[in-house]
Amino acid sequence: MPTTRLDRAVIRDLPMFRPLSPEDLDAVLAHAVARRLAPGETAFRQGDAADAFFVLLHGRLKVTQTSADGQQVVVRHVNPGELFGIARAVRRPDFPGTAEALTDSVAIAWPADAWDALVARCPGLAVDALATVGQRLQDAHTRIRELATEAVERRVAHALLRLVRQAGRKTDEGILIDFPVSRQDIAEMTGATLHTVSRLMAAWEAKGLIAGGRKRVTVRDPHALFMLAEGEGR
Amino acid sequence: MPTTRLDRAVIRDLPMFRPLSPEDLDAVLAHAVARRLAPGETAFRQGDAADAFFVLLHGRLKVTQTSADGQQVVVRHVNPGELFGIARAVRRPDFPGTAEALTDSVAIAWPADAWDALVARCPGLAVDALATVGQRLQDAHTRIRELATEAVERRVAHALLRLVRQAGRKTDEGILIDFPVSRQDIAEMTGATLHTVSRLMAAWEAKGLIAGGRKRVTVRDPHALFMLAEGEGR
DNA sequence: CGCTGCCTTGACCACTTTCAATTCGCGTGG
DNA sequence: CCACGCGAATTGAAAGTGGTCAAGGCAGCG
Repeated sequence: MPTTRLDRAVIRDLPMFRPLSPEDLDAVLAHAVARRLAPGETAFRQGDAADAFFVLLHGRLKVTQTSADGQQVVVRHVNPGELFGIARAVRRPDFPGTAEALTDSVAIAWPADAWDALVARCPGLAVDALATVGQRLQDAHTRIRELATEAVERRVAHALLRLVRQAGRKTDEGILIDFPVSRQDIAEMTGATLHTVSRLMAAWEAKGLIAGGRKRVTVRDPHALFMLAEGEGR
Repeated sequence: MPTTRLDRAVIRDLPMFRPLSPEDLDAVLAHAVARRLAPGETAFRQGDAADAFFVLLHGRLKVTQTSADGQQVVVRHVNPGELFGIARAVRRPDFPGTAEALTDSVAIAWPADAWDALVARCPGLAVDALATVGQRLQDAHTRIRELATEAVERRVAHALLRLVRQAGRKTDEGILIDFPVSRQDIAEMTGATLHTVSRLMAAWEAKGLIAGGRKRVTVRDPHALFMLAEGEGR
């Protein structure tokens, strides 16, 4: 796991560190290391001791959770600038999921015990963390409601729209989701099977709503997708 | 909404206030009011301005979320001693759900702006809140995984076991869930229909695993239920 | 005593999953 | 450079779960 020393420029522009002076920034980075992750590498695995926490500088990760019998779900995606792996801050001794890089990524890692010191120097961080976790809780409740009440088609449409919002990149073909997403991934995000997702997406592709490829999705007609996701049915 | 003045004895024994001196306790209570809720009354409703936060002293609440098209899910149950309605602490302007009393209940309410002052006087509270929200996030992810990967029968078994853990009271019939739970409620907790839940529970009752009644559930054989919830299937 | 909710139960069928082949795309190594 | 091989995606057919529709029954309360 290659690591490098850090310059304060790399975190100066992150919202959570915005209020800090240059000296503060240096202090914050004193115990931090950067870590580069190739696609498929993991920052941490489910069940590992939560001995660090992270900020993603560049790239994309997915966080998954696997049940005792091997069933896997995608918990969320991590985008640049976001805190992740803060299990310890919520008083958990181990990581509840696995964080895997989808593209070449760079994260900063702090030892878990640095949390308290960091918060002391930068009180905004705790507030930020609370707001962040609160927001994730909202998102989780939204997903629970979707899983509990919506049909598969709608859930898949919602998932695609969420991916577009998080990582959409405009191209002349439409809006490309800017990291590799397999049908299996979408299935694990929506609680459906690979097969059902494939069939749905094939149908949408035939109608021109989206364009697909191996681990690639481009949304051509977001509005039509939105109608599928929200529309009052028929 | 009947309110009364508060004596510090009522909060002295709550874990989050444990470290406070008697003077601190009085200060904490200075702006608080107690509020009594009859079954069916709500502490707040989805969409209301988040102008207060609460601790439940006595009774039980359920928190529900309703989607635009009227579909409802039970987000969680609130037990005595727990913080609830802390939307404002996670920087939300409104409540994302509705909190309804299931039994006669008493809650303490603070105006939302009291949060910062309270945290200043009692720093443990922020830590506690972060841990609480973090725990809820874990629970939410667990539920997401269940909804995404498990069959209805297992989900219902899990839901009953969770209710037993939260509010089980030993009787000579078995373990009674100590507040009113309708089949509809269980359906809204598990993302199933009332009908499916009723059929499942009727079958379990025939096998002697549980005993039912109007808004009442008694678990007679928790171990057998656990097998259904976790067992490798057939 | 008659409501008003809550619960039960049957019949039917739609949607998803399961099972099973194939095809396709891409990176690898000969 | 091409053949190979593996993971990803597609697609058909069959099976089954759980939802929808429809009719009561039962209990507590005014």
